Amino acid sequence: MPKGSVSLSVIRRLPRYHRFLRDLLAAGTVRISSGDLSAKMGLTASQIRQDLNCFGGFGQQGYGYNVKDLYEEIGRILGLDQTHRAILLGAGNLGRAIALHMDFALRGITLLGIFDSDPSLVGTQVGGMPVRDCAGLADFCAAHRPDIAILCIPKESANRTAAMLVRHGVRGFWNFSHYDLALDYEGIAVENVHLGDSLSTLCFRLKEAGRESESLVP
Amino acid sequence: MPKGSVSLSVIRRLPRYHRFLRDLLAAGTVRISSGDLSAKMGLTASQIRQDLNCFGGFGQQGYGYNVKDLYEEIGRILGLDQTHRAILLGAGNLGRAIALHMDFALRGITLLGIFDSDPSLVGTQVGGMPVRDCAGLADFCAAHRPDIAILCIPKESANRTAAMLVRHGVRGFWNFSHYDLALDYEGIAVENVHLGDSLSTLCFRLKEAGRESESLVP
DNA sequence: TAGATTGTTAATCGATTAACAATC
DNA sequence: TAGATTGTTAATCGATTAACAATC
Repeated sequence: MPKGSVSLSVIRRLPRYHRFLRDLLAAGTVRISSGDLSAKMGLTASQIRQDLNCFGGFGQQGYGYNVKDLYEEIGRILGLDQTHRAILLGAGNLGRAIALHMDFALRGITLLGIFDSDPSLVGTQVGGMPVRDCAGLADFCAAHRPDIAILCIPKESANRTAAMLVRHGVRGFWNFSHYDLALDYEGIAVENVHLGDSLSTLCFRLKEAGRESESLVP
Repeated sequence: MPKGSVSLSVIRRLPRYHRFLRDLLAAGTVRISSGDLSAKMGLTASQIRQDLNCFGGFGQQGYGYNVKDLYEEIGRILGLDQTHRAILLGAGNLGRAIALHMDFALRGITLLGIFDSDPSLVGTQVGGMPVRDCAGLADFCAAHRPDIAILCIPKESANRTAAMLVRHGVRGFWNFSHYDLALDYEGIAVENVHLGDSLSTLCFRLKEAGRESESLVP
């Protein structure tokens, strides 16, 4: 279905389309035009049509797009219909927040296990799942073959742990450690999440917003 | 110092520069060239020089950049030297993770208070700070005048709560609710964090990475 | 059918890269 | 000084927007 290779800019917009379409679907909306959707999302109708047409013609002239069909189509493009097996490393507050509140099922992901090296956390329950000792991680991987690892661990151990997991067949990393996980593995997908960078960006925009309103009201 | 208006693409790279420079500084590195930094960060030397020169010439021909100076300079550009007063709404696992592990001091941010509407959380301690009842939020804002609000609350209440906070002078929102906080306030900075979108992107890239390695090993 | 809206091409705009003279 | 590396301009590349014919 994909016509050649699609730019990262387009890909990064797909989850947002998917989310808005899910809300529309939940609200009972049957059809939507690129114009109406663009107004809701704060972008241009042209961009939406251009983005969607990277993958095929999902709309109908004079009608627009069927919300349910488009939602499912984008889900397939994102690979949310594929099943994945994930492990979570780090059962601190962030790890627990993710284990409890992330909608894994929506993305075909099953959380197989949660690991921590802190003895005071090992054995506790998170969402009905026991926190296991990191010492058993290699054996667990050999037995259950997870393909996604969620890293909520300190930056010091991130690189080493990731390398070990790659050897055990993990091919996708969702990385929350304060470290840009190396791009030097072939065929491995890494999504680095840097909450600190996001907060710094907010500080910048706050400064800019202040500057603007000053010049407006001098 | 900024020469005209700087594009969002550049801004979004600044926190990452800042982070890498902080690591270099911690490692005792005194100077670095755009070439060396670009190799570390996985981008081009041209881009680094171009980005930095949006704000001024911080380097020296034949020498490179002084790590400490550049680090501090970028911190100032990002407005991390300015002081801010923040409140955190939602004391669930995510809220607690942020309260405990986010380096607010690095960005001049003081966390003034934590709020939740769940009676079982109100009165508990998070990092030595009591969780307060949301009922007292308006009064607290009037008394302490926070300028940043961190939203770790359900999507249903995000919009309403944000509107109330804007009336109380909050000008920056770090929003973790599964909702794109409306862009319709003038002079208000919003940073929407969608962890779900990030995970969906990982699923997509995992699919693509699989496709590649299949074609490599047919 | 007439009106609406897509799919798609062409035009514009912006961002990245390359190149090199300036200069430390 | 000679070598290195910046600051900056010009060239390239890619992404967004505009326009409109196709068509439901």
